[in-house]
Amino acid sequence: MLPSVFDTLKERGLIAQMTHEEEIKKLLEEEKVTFYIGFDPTADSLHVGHFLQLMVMAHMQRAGHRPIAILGGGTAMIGDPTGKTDMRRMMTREELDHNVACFKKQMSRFIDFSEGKALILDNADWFLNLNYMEFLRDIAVHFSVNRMLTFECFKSRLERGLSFLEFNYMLLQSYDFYKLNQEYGCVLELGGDDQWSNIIGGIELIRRKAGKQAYGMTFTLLTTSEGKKMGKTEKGALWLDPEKCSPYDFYQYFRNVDDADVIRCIKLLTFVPMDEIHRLEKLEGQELNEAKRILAYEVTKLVHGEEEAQKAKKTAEGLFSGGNAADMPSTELVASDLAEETPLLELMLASGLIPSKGEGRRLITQGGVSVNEEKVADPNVTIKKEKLFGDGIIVKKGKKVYHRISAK
RNA sequence: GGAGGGGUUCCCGAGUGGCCAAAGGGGGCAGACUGUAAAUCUGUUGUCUUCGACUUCGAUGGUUCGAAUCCAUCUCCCUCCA
Repeated sequence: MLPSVFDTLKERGLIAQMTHEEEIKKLLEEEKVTFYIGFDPTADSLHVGHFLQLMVMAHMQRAGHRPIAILGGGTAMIGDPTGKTDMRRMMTREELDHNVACFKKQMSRFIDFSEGKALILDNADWFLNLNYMEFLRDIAVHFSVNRMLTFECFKSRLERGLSFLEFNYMLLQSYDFYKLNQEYGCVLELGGDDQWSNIIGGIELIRRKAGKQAYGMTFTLLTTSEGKKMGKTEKGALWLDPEKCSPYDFYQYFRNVDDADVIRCIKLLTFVPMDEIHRLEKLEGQELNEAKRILAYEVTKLVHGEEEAQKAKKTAEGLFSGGNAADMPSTELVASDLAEETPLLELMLASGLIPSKGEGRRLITQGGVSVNEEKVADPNVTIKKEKLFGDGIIVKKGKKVYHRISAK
């Protein structure tokens, strides 16, 4: 008998709502189900939010179900108005194609797309050549504007303004589901909890047009205990692309989550078995750091691979226990470009530790900068060129940001 | 197309001729306290060669000794009418 993925998802707190609890449970336990999740390629890398969705997909695939990942190359041309207060910037076809390619590459890391196991499709394939008249007659007839206006996702926008363009998003997503239902026998749509109304739209469309029953299930959004979206960093989102967010930074992000969020994150973002989680759940106070280490390591391992996770872990341990580690964020400057003595501020600026010298000055004045574990008091200190050769110097900003600066 | 309202620093939002690099809040960053947590308190938050200088208040031009503030044109957004 297959392990019940339904129970797994539930136990881990991934599920938020579903359309037919009993039927879905039964379906998942008895049949090989084809299901889908949509991703709008609005950036050139996936972020943790997507990762959560991929986890659900992975859980499902492990249990023998067949995932379809829909890349919204077509729908993203419209932009989902859900949860947005303003209209999204319109993206060009080229941007979207590029993003779709990036998404595909990253996803194949988590989901096995070998034949028959999973599919990855771009809805641009059917949307770009859609005939407006036909669409209106075949699909749009089934939607009631009166009903749509009552949906929560549009309510907030009614006050601020909602364009007809965006109003159509729901129809398009519904059409996706219908299309997949017809052509691939897809009977279940999953998505973040904010997708609820869009999913319902698809289910109704399938019922009306094909007379078939389809199901929907949403899962928890990745939020902090305070309800704020997680995965925000000063650079925007917490990207999965190592170029946009280094494995070390990625590791540190999770190493530093709030106490209140650790267990939740482990459940949602790792495959750590429930027994282990129950043990970690009992930890209190300082002991919770163990849970954080596990969380950070496991998530990093899933996203960047075991080797990178090890490296990130070792670096972090080295830095926070001894103040030294071979592998930390670093910048190497070209020696010939440097004078005999270079102001520390210049070096910090070059390494990206500070965005401006004013910021650096303030940091130093407030006692927030150390060089080789020695606090810097004077904003105008200079560093001799020879100190930068070999291992260079370790600049510490605040309590947690380490950066090696060297010259060659 | 007509009538009105509006675009202020990361965000929200005050500011209607000099006291404005611009109140207040949020967020960010740092310090203290800690557990690489939270809460709290404190400082800080345009750039630079930090004495001081320079650039910012949708864009461009103008009035003025002096403009975020007044005028003109343009542009974008919102509301109401068609």
